[in-house]
Amino acid sequence: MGSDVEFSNVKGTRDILPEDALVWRRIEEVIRKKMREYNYQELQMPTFEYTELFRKSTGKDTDVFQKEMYTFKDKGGRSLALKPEGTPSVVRMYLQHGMKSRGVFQKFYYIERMFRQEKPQKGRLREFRSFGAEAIGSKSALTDAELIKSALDIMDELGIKGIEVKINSIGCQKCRKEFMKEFKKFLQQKLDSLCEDCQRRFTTNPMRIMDCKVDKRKLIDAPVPLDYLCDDCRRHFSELEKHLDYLEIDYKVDTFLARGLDYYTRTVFEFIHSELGAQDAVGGGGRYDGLIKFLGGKDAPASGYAMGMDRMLLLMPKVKEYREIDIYIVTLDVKSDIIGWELLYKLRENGFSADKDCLGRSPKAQFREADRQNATWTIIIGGEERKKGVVQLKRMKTGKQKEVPLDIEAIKREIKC
RNA sequence: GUGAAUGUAGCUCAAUCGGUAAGAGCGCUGGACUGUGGCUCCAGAGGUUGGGGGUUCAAUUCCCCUCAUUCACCCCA
Repeated sequence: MGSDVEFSNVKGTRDILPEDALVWRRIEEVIRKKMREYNYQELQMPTFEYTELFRKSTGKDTDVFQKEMYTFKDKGGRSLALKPEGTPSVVRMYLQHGMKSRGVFQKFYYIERMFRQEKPQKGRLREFRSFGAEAIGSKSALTDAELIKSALDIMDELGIKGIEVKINSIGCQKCRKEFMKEFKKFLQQKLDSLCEDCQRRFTTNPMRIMDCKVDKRKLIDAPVPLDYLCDDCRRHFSELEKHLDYLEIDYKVDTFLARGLDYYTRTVFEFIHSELGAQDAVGGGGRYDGLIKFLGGKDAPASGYAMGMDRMLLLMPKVKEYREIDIYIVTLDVKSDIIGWELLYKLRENGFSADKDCLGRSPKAQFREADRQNATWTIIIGGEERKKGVVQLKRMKTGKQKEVPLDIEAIKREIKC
């Protein structure tokens, strides 16, 4: 790096240069377009919340809350946290603004930046972008299926191929209790053979042991939540499968799929892609029927997901995004320069993207600039044109140029045909 | 937080066993073409070799520390 670089971006953050910004804009446009088709409404949330919100909803025993959050005290001594995920804020907004009165069933989406203090690696940043969709008020498996479908639609439209959908059900509070009893019993026998992390999790968050990669083989005959589902949960899960089949979505039931956040109930799902390396989940989500009541609202079922946009970017086919402007004005002397500036602003008022040299560069340099900017047209003004009250209008692709009166309407006419 | 690999120009990469002026391509600026871009040719600018310390007559090269990046663990988006 050059020695004139005194500062660099903070670890785990990403600078987005103009060429990258074009791709990001496209991703956002596709999300907005699809979410409109699915009738989800946009929500924009604050960058930080009271730490307590995440302690309660994300869960105090989760890694996200314990190890990864950026928390700080403000001058009033309040403990605040940069949001590590979107769902808690969505639910908070839903409750705080009495959004229930807008209807029993509502669908939202957001495109936001999230923050987690982890060691960066492929597909894992400290500031990352995610979009998410949340549907509040429906306990139907139809809603879960629609959510999954919407995410797949978006990725499809962005040209992302090879997404694998994994689903599972971890039951409701009631049947999960049953499962946990048996699961713990099973683990108790093998406790000594489990990895260090799992031994710790055994007391803090036993559910997480289910997708431990180290000891997968040891769990091969472990009880799974699916076998302990109550009748309602079982019916719900088979309905989900039915709806997914109907939508022709390819999925795999992964009986060990568990998610790292506390609020999930019943349906959980993940979108996996093998090219992502260790962070192979492009996104994931599930049902969180208990969360709204838990946060002080009236009992309401809900379901949602979050997608890692940075990971989506990694999976998108690399296409060059070209920038181009309509018109670049080239002037050949000082007097023409003044006419050029006047014309430039007229062109812009008329909706053209247009630019002009302001460094007093040579004609050759101005043309080179026009070329670099991918200008469709150049307008050339010099002494001769000035005398005749005309400009030269040159089509860069063909190199052909034509004399046109110095008049915005005349220029517009010429450009249109 | 733990581990491994890698740090040379804006970018991608060279530089023999440690050897004295650190190179190339792309990009950038200018010229050949004094009023016309792309292609070609020519020239120029741009580096405390990530930073600090050590070994040595001599360090881009070897050693230590540090920082950063990448990948993996972990965790998840």
